[in-house]
Amino acid sequence: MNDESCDMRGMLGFLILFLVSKKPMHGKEIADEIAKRKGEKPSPGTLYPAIKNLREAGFLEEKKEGKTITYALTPSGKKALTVAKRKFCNIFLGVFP
Amino acid sequence: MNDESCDMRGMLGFLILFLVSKKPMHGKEIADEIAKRKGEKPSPGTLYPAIKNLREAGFLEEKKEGKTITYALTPSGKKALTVAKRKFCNIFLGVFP
DNA sequence: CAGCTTATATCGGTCATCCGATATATATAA
DNA sequence: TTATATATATCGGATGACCGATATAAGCTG
Repeated sequence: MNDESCDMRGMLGFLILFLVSKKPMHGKEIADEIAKRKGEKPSPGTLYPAIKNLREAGFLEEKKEGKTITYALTPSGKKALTVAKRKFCNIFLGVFP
Repeated sequence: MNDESCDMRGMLGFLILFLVSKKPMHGKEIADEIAKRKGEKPSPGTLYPAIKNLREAGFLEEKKEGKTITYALTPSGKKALTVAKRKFCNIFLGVFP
């Protein structure tokens, strides 16, 4: 637990799913978007395994374009996100003003 | 990472701070409220150490009434919650409809 | 008082998240 | 071509959140 009692550990997969649902992105873009929201960029050793998990779970599909790989939600990923969002909103009901 | 890609690990301290900010509560009440939101009750071995951390961080004060201990936010706890809430809303902007 | 329930607390161990360092591969520059 | 930068990926290790079992302590009931 850090000073703000909110290290958000365990939320990275959810956050990636959500960000990619807004717009297909490649890894670097995801990292930058997280940095913008969170204040610090996840290390490659954090981000890419998380992406890999989501891909192996069947939630993300990738399109390789040269050096970069653009990730998008699969139908199964959309469904998983819907479930996770509902749970998330339930748990944190009232937190957001 | 679980099936829904959202196990919320690391959010317990934040959630406790938030719940207690709505209304001073004792441990059992906190556990029940979390169970209602989350679907499963945190085990005593999870909840009470988390409360202890918050108390030792100076965020919670306790009032003992017989067997039960009612927890409330300290001024420092209120400030910590404000900071954490701002961060939380920033990170998850757009998730809640 | 004795026995049972409830609330709080601790301990040991497990597991997953995360980071830093490093590796690979593709693109760009000189 | 050689060198450099960028994007993706993996590995080892550390941290700490979490659970189950167990312990303490206070109330209730007989």
